[in-house]
Order: sequence, then C-alpha cells, then structure tokens
Amino acid sequence: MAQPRLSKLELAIMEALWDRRRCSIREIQDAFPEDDRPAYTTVQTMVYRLERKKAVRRVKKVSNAHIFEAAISRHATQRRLIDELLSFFGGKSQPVMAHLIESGSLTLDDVREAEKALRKLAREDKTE
Amino acid sequence: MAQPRLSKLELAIMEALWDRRRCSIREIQDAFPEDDRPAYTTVQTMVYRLERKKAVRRVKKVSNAHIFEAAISRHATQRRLIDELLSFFGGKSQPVMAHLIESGSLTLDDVREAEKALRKLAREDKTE
DNA sequence: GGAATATGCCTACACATGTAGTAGACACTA
DNA sequence: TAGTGTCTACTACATGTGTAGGCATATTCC
Repeated sequence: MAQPRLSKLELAIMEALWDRRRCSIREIQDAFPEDDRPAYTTVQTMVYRLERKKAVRRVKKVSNAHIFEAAISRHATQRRLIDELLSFFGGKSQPVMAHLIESGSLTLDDVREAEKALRKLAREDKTE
Repeated sequence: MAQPRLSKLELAIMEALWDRRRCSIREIQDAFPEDDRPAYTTVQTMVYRLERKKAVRRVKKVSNAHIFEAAISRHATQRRLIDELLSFFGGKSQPVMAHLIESGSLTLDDVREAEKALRKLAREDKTE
C-alpha cells in the first residue's frame, strides 16, 4: 500500500493516466504539449518503470498495443507529495502558508474555504 | 541567482548550515541525529557538490579544517520548493490547502493568521 | 619527536532518472 | 502478399544522488 516515490516525469505520465483513465503509450505521449514532448520510447520506458513500481498496470491489449491504467490514486499521490514537503517544514503548515501567500497563489477565498472545512471537521469530531 | 535544485540530503545539510551559520564538515555531520548519521565522507561529498552548485561557500580555514557557510538563503530555497509543488497542482493553492487540512497539520490559528496577512497585503496594494 | 587522531582530496560504485535508438513482431492496405 | 507504419521489448548511456573507502597530510597530545 506504500506510495512509491515518483519523479517529475513519472508524475506527468500519471497525470495523463488519471485524466484519461485508460491509455496506450501513444495516447500518453500525445498528452504532452507538442513543443515539449518526450520521444515515444522515453514514455514507454517510464511507463514500464511505473509498472515495476506498481503505479500503473496493463488492463488489456487492443490489437498489438497494450492499454494501461493508474494503479494508485491521484489523491494518495498528492497526499504523499504534501507530506514530504511538510516534513521539510517540520510538519508545520504555517511556513507553507506564508510562502503560498508570498507567491500570490493563495486567495482570500481559498482561506475562507479552508476555514469552513476546518470548522466542519471540528464539529464532526465533536459529535463522534 | 537561479536557485539550484537540491536533493533531500543536500537540503538537510543546508538546514544545518542555516541553523548554525558557519560549520566545518564535522559540525554538519554532528547535526544529524545520531541514529541516522551519514559517514563523514558522505557529508563531505555532499558539501563539495553543494559548493559546485554555489549553494555553499568556504569562508575560512581553522587549523586544517575548512569552514563553510550557506550561499543561498533558506527563504529562497523554501520558496522554490513551494513553487515546484505548486506547479504540480497547476499553480492553485486550494488543493494544497485541502491536503494540509486532511493531514491534520493546518490549524484554525494558521488560517486566521493567513487571513490577516492577506488582508494586510491587500491594504498595502491599495495604498500603493 | 612520535603516536594517535582529524581532515582533505580523490576515487568508486550502485541505483535513479531522463533520454532515446534498434530490432523484430504485428497489422492494415493496396 | 509485399510494403509501410506502429508497437513491443531490449539495450544504452549521461547525469544526479547516496554512500563510503583509501591515503596523504595536518594537528595535537604525551
């Protein structure tokens, strides 16, 4: 059940699979922006490695092409990324927030939504 | 001025340098928890590589030991980490926040503080 | 001054990652 | 069925990362 460590390119490939559900190597390659697209065999190599890591699996064969799908969830993978980042910040969210603000990507709406979610969580904890 | 990409162990070494200001290799090594401490030469190798990446520099020599210090700031390095994470989430903070909440590390206080910071930022923008 | 200890510097090596070529199997088309 | 293009399977290779040994040299302690 352990999330395998994925590299940047491996993550990009997983993204394609999460978005499209089931893909051939060719379809994954085509998911990359035209101006920065790895070679077919590069994608193939990465998919094979992902298969070895149990992050993707073959589901069937259409004519002579294998069709793959993600074997780990986007959610769990994102979670792992966040946890890794968090460990660098000593498990504290505060400095992470500070940087998000600084980078300009955190909006007041984001914060309000977060607050609402936290309150809801608190209520649920209480009633349990 | 470009922040170099740093690996996990390299970051750990930078942490030691940021905390202690100026260190010899030995001091950096000693900063690692006793039960999981890389060999002296391992630390040395990493410091040399950091030097090549211009992330640390030699400041002086005490007896026969070189003393190093960080040449890049903790702040800028953290910022780069966040930016990298953010790029994976399409530049949106919201999903990042959702995961922080889920992981249980984001508190209501964190959120309130963030909101305050954002309001302050908004005010400053307006008066400019 | 000589022994013990600390450091520096060089080298090595295995595994990960990004990148891709090649050979041969397969399939569709004229 | 021969030709053409696609796909698989295998191989290769440079660079990055973590890990560390070996040896020469510098320091220190007695």
